[in-house]
Amino acid sequence: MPIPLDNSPDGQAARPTLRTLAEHTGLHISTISRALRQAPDASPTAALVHSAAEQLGYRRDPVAASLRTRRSGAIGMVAHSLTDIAQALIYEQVDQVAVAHGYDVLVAATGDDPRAQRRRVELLLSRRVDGLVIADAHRDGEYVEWIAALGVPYVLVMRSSPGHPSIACDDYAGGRLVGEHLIEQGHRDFALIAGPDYSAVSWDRAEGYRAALAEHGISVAEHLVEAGGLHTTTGRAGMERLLDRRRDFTAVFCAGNDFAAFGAISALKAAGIEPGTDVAVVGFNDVAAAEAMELTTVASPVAELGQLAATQLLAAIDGATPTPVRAEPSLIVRASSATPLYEMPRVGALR
Amino acid sequence: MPIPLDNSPDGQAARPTLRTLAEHTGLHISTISRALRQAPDASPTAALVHSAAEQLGYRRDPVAASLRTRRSGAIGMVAHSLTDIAQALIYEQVDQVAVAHGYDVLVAATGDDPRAQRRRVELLLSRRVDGLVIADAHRDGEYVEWIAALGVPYVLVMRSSPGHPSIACDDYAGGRLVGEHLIEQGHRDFALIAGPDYSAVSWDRAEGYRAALAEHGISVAEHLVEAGGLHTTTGRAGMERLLDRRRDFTAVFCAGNDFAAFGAISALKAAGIEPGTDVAVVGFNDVAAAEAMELTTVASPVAELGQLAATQLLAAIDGATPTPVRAEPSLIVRASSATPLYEMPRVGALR
DNA sequence: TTGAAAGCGCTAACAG
DNA sequence: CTGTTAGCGCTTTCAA
Repeated sequence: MPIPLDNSPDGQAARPTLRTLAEHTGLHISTISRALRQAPDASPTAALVHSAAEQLGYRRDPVAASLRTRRSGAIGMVAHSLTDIAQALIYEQVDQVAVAHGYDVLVAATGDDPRAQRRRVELLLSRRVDGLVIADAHRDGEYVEWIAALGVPYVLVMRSSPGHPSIACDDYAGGRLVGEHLIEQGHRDFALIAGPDYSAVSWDRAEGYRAALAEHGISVAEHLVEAGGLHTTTGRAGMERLLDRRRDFTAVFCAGNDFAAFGAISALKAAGIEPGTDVAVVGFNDVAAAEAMELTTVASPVAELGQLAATQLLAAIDGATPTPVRAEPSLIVRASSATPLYEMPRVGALR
Repeated sequence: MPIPLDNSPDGQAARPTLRTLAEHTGLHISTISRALRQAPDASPTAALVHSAAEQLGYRRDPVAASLRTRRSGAIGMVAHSLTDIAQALIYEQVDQVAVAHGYDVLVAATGDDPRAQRRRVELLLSRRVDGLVIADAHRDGEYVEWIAALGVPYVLVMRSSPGHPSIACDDYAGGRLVGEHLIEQGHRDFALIAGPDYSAVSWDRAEGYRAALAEHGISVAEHLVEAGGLHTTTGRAGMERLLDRRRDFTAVFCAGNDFAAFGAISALKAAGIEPGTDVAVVGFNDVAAAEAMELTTVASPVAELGQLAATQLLAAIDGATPTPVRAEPSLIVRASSATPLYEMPRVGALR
């Protein structure tokens, strides 16, 4: 039994406002506003107002409310790219938690470009977000310091920066796992396809990797380190550059992420080198496609990180102090790092 | 030489408003408002106001403006999941075009759940978006009809629905390409791992596939059709169900997307069947990882679709009528569909 | 409890 | 071209 709505001149059903409710109930607009923020069963008036609201299909206008309250009921997330499935996953988790708490999430992607980062954050701010989830922090503190100076609650996720609250994986430990595993598999000649060097995460992973090797008196030769970014294309290019030189390695760690590893694998295959047989390849993140790819990789609890980040940010908005989280990674061994017949001619011997 | 800002009691620098500018220039607030919407060199006043704005670091408050104008300077996009890299790509392209035109983009993901679809669209609407890019349309018209009835400019992308403006790939043609290719490769026994049946797209691909086979008097046996969704996990499950029965097929088309194909490949490998040697597998979309995976697939110009969708929506907001686009797909042949030695024992013969 | 009134920051008539 | 005025829909003092 819906009560007919007022119609504006052009025939569009006008969205009911507080005023509409006031007219229908005979109460004052401010009374309505108050009643609506109470539980429906808080008082007879509240009950009346809520049922009227329901019948008329009233939905509060968050932008009008936020103009007045200076809060928006929204949180902002800035990612480097949603095309990175790990970041997309984080977003979806953040969104889920936020919605469960009555918040909306606005996302923006920056492509890790410092200018875009600032523009996008300002955009979110101008839309009045109550807090920020930052998934594209850089190693040099500038960006994050700027965020902190804004005076808006924030939390970093996936990437960390010293002195700032962050929910991330213990990447150093992850790198160590990779190094130890490859050593155990019998490898002795290691290459590294590094992530972007603005990313503390990739840096830490590489450090862990190097540390594990160092314990066995092994180091990664300088000419066996190449940048590989975070994408298939950049990973592929990195491996191609590696292959252009002497091919004296039997194992490579793609510290950026699994996509970079996919790219590396693709370059290896193109060069007639069989990943997992001729050269071990290890990635990072354990995205869904890694299984089909038979890629050995380090699993970090990405989804949980996203949930935690949202939870902590919401708490921070309510005045709590975020507590940093360092999650434990685990190694997922698949065919791409199968034990090599070490005595076989090394790839490098070909040249 | 920044003029010192007013400081609010707590020491936070107060954001300058039109009033601040009015005080500094001695002009009236409405004059400021107007001048700001003109080019800086439109008049002496405009120049004055713009430079004052710059010095004070003024940024217009879009939420206040939108309260007044009933436009938000934002467009909304609803995706089924940003975890689907194709949808994420579309989002990034839409965002890029929108930003270039002075618009922001708000995204929301619905998981293809009808209730979530409505909730999320209402959310975007309550944030006052000026138009909608819908990337999660369903085959049954309900959702899209509802959108259309809203009276807000909209355009569908990636998925289409008869009678509504959509920017999509010619999926039927894509399915045909797959069928023709596999026939040429010498296959005669075909399976189908279908996409979700709420997706017109997957449906069309399957139809095209079947049509191509039919021209050679071949049809896909009923027991060789399984649902495979849009994710690695669901694709894998689909293939597992297929393998549980008689294995009398040498080629399978995963109509959902490449991820479903990755899942199928993973299931094949787990069963000791070599994709590309024992069974041809073909996907759809040509995501970046497909190359490393050596997956034969159909490339659709996803990025272009995203750009077009944004362009058309922006035009529609300005009163234009969107013109549907049907982009031509192309087949990317890789190792996963290598010519089989057809006379070899068929997989099905094992049982 | 409820009502009256002011105002968030901006834009859009309408006058001057 | 500029200033006056009103008001978008909501919340929040302050009185009654």
